Amino acid sequence: MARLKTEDRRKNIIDEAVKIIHKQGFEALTIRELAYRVNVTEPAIYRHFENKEDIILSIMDRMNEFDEELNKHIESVKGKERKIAELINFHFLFFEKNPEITSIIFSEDIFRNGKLLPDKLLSILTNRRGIICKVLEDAKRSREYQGLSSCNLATIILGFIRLVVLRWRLSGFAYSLVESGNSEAKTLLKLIYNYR
Amino acid sequence: MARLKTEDRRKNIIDEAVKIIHKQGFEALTIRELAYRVNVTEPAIYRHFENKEDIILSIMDRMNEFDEELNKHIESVKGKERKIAELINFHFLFFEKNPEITSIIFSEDIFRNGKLLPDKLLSILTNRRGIICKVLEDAKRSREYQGLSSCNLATIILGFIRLVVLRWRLSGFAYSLVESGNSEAKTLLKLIYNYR
DNA sequence: TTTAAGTTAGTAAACACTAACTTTCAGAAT
DNA sequence: ATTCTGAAAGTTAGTGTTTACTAACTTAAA
Repeated sequence: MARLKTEDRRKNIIDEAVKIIHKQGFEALTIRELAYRVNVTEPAIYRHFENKEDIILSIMDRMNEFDEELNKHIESVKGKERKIAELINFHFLFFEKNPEITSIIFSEDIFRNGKLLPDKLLSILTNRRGIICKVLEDAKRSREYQGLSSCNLATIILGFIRLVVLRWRLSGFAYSLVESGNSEAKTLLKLIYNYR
Repeated sequence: MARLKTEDRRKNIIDEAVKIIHKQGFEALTIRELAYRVNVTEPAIYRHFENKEDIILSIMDRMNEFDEELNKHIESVKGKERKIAELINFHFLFFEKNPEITSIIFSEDIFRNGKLLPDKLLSILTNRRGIICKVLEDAKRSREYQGLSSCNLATIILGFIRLVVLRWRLSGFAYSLVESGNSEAKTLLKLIYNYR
C-alpha cells in the first residue's frame, strides 16, 4: 500500500483506532485489528508508536480539541444568559457531529489502563466544569442567582449533558441528539432562569 | 477446598467477579483470575456457568436489587417534597456502601459485549428514571412545578447523581460521597424548590 | 452407590511485541 | 540529468504468554 510519512501515518492510525473503539468497543482495539484497518502489517504500527498505551494516550490528546473549540465558541456568543443555553447546545451539536468522541469520553475502561489515564479524564471533567462555571459566574453578575453555587450548578449541567448523550449512545444513535437534547434542556434552563 | 452446592458457588463466583471488576477493571475479569479468587480450578467455574457471557449476565441480574431497595425506601419516606431529597441521598448512601456496584453501572465496556447488555443498561436507566419521575409527579400535585416536565427533571437529577458518583470513582473513593454529594445536591434542590 | 463438584492436563486461537530483512524515496554527489 | 546512499517505512516469520474452553478422570457426600 501507499507509503506515508510518520506524521501522516500516526494520524491515520489514531483515526482508525478511534473508529474501532466507536464501532466495536475498547476491547476490540488490538494491534492486529488496527493494522488490518490501516492496511499495513502489525510491526508497521510499532514503527510509529512505542506500544499500545502510547496509542491510547495519543487518542486522549485529540480529546483536548473539543475544549478549545468550546471555549472559542462560547466567547463568540453575545449575551451572558444565552451563553448557558448555547453551551448546552454546542455540546449536543459537537457530539452529534463526532459520535466517535463519545465512545472515548464514555469508555471508563480506557481510563483504567495504567495510572495516567484516570487523571486525564478527571482533568478533562474538571476543566470542562471550569469553563461552565466561568460562564455561570458571568451570568450571575447580570442576574440574581446569588443563592446558587456556580460550580455546583456546573455539575448539574454537565451531568445532564452526559446522561442525555449516554442514552443517545445506548440507543445506537437512533435519533437526533440536538433535537431531543435541547428539548430536554428547556426544563433545565427554565429551572435556572426562573430561580428567584 | 470446601465443596459448595451449585447455588452457593454461583453466588460465590458472582461476588468475586464483581470484586475483580471493581478493583482491576472489566478487562481483568478472566476465568483464570476468577478461579484463583474463588479458590477452585478453571474448569470448576464452567461447572456452574455455561460461559463468560453467562457470568456477566448474572452480574447484571444482581443490579436489579438496587432498584427494589430504592423503591421500598422511597415509599417509606413521608412528605412528598422530602422524597426528592431522600431519593438523591439514598443513591449516595447506597453507592458509598456498595462501591463495587458503581464499577458495574459505570463500565460501558461491559455493556458492549453481545447485544443483550446495552439493552439491559438502557432498561436500568429508563426504569430508574421512571421511579424518579413518579416521585416528581406526586410532588407536582402538592406544589406548583406545573411548567416543568417531570421526566426531564428526572433526567437532570439522574445525570447529576451519575456525574457526582463518577467524580468520586475517579478520585479513587477518596472522600465521603454522601457528604460531598448532598452538599452539591443542595443547589439542585434549591433550584427545584424555588421554582415559581 | 449414584451424581454433583471438583481435579489434571490439555486444546487452538489471540494477544502484544520483536528480530531481521526489504523496499521506497528524498537529497547529495557525480 | 543520472546515480548513489542512507534513513525511514514497510515486510516476513516468529517469540512467549494469555485467553476461553474441554475431555477425561477423581473425589466427596446425600
